[in-house]
Amino acid sequence: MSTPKTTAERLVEATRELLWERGYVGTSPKAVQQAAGAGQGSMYHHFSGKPDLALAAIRRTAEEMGAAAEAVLGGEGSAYERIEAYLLREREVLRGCPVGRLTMDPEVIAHPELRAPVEEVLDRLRDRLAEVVREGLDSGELRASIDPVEIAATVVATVQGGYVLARATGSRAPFDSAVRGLLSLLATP
Amino acid sequence: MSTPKTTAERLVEATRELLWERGYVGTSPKAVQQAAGAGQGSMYHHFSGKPDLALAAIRRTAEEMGAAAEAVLGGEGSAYERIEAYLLREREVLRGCPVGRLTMDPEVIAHPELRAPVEEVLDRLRDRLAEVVREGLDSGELRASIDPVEIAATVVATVQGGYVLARATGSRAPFDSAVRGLLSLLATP
DNA sequence: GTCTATAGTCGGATAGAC
DNA sequence: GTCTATCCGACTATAGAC
Repeated sequence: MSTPKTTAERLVEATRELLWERGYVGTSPKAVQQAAGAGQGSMYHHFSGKPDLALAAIRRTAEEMGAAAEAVLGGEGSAYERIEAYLLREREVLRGCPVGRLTMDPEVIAHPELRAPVEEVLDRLRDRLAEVVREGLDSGELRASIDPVEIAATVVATVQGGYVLARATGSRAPFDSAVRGLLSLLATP
Repeated sequence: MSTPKTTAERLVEATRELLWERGYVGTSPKAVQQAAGAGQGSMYHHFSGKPDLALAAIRRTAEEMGAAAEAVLGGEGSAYERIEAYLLREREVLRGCPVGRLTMDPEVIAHPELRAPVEEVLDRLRDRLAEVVREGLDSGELRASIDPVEIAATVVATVQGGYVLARATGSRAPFDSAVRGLLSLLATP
């Protein structure tokens, strides 16, 4: 039932994988072409160049991340349960975050068009988490001494930093530790 | 009173700066030479190549980070105060963490010698923070429902993830939010 | 120790044929 | 749309003179 993928599709998917693994600086058009099984001419027919290709890839990756987060945060359960579900959601921890990773790339940060999707999706995620925390505050589920905006930032930062620790050690253990530590702090009444 | 810097010194310092800004993949020997004011021959006289140079730079950067952390965590004050001091310590937030940044570099992760200093310093930092949390538990300063190892991971992850958020938005605000959020969770009795 | 010369490969793209 | 040819600079060295 799946439509056979177009060349443009394959190029974007290949770019997404390579950006995730090697970043913008470490990803060459030639590597993308090989991974996608497309020739030079083909690539430059569909995209104006590396930045154009990267933009399409980054946009799609950001979109997917936003949708995955919303699926959990907009789901069933109490505020705490939804935050917990977000934190415990399945992740390929050792590969790092395909979006967060881009923030360490100097070229992405230097070019506003490339950075925009990254900034937007992370901002939206924090906003959405702050809403959920606010709900928890209103219902008395979370203690009143915390600030929704701050806690939202702490939650996202814990996840992003968890990736860093996991990759440093080559094991997902510190990611899981960091998340459990945060949950224990949030759970305390 | 400062000894004039040797060429080898200048090469290592230049490499440290470039690794911080552009990562291993994005840093070329030529760029290092220019930043250090050294010629090709000179660089290859002192170092066997890019990996050798990077190793020296990474080791020194990790060492400095370890020392800076210990200065704060081994200082005066209660357990909470020292954790707070660690979290609030001055940082060039928008530049990211010179050590954590390396975990997103595929070449660093792929080469055990390059990854080792990164892993070691982050492991030691977590161990040291866990000790401090344990002290706070023993003294009753922190609540008994938390696990020192987990909280240590949460603290380091919050910092590392804070850098990601700050770079994504181009502002240190989310870093500060994340840290304050974590402190508010830790402070609650 | 430092310099210049040389070399092979890759990066990022353009041109034009099919 | 896709292919091949071509281009020029950058990357990562090695060689040998000074």
